[in-house]
Amino acid sequence: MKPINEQLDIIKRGSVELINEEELLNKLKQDRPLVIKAGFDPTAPDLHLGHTVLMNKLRQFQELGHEVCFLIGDFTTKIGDPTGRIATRPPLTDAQIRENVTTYTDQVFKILDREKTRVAYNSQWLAALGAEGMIRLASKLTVARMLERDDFSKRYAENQPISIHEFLYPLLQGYDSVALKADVELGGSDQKFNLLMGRQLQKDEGQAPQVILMMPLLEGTDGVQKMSKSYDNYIAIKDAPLDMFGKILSIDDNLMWRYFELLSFRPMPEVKNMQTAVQTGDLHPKQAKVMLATEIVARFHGDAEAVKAEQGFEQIFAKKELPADIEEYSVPAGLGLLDIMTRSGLTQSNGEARRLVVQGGVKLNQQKVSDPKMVLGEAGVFVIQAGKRRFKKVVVG
RNA sequence: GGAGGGAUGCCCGAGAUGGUCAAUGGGAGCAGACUGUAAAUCUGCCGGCUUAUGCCUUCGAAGGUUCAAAUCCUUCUCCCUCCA
Repeated sequence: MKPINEQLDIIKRGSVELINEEELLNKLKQDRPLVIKAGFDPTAPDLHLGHTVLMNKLRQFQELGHEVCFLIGDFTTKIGDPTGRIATRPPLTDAQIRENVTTYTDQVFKILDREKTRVAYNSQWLAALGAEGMIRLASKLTVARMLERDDFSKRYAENQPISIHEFLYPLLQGYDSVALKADVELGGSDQKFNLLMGRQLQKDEGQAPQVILMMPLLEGTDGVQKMSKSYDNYIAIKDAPLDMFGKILSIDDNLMWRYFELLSFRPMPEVKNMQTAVQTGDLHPKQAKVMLATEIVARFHGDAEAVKAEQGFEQIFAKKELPADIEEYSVPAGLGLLDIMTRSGLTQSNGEARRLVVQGGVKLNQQKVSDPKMVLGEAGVFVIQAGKRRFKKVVVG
């Protein structure tokens, strides 16, 4: 194992808060693999770059020789984490959860080392808890204390409903730490309340309380709100290389440094140098962003795909050429352009298609279309472009 | 159990003396210009219908009054507050 100081530097890098450093040092001094816990609720099938901030940190722990426990909250998902929520989450069915778990793990191991990762499901112990155990747990916390939570007090003040079962979530998450005998728990900074609960419950059980390491929430592509599927500002791990590349390149310049810090594996001094170079004009911001995008795309899709993505991107947006692969769609001859656009999924309705045409956002074989009543009467292959990035190869005949 | 308040388009939020409401405004989103598919800015769009001084569907749900209802009446559902 690495010297404790070095470990600490790596662990602290990028984090927002550590509770607390002294305890962590003591644990590290024991010179044994620590149990590192990070829980994920399989609420949605797709992971995005926001989730990877935590994964990256887990990966670092793994490389330091600690035991990473990837905890899947298959049980807690049925409650739904109230963190940051302004409304109760809709419950998921067991089937949905199972499906999400599968796709989750597939994606996770693009970052984590499968061999070194322990995957656990909290239904293993939570299901066995029973009503009695649940009541015992619930007695550990007062309503007043629970209402101190920002998200709850806000909802309470705004007359938004809070269901009783939402109170159980932090307790169960805390109990997970007891069950795993976690030494360290990783979480987003919004998870503080839940993470602290683990410490309290562990102390109640006579365990040494876990150390808490909080990572910042990654802003989404809008640069304002946290990356989340519900805000539609996310870059999914499963995004196609070109899409991923494009999304990264379209983020705000200022946001790029944040992404470098949290998503790139480049050493911080190097990143700082780049930032300076951009400020002094020695490095074009786009150039820096391309480096970021290439690194990230390569992580999830491989180097070759990353190179292809960059080339494809330049082709489409810099040179305004057509992308290499365009999805095909067959239609009979004689249909109106608008109709075809909607049928092929380029637009949601004929009205939207019409608007696009009127606003000059539609191209047929690279030629701008101005007549919304245009009809494709003859057989042939046409490339329709809607806006900047939607393409369809339409086979008429 | 009692008393009161509220539910509007993707989100927030006007409208409630019935017609001029597909519904003010903001945000998000989309498109165009400018660029580096960045930001900022400007412009336009932003329920559906082969666009029409037309029709259809929307203002929690179902009925009703009316020539006409998001707006009035009845019942129901859900949420909130206060009292118990």
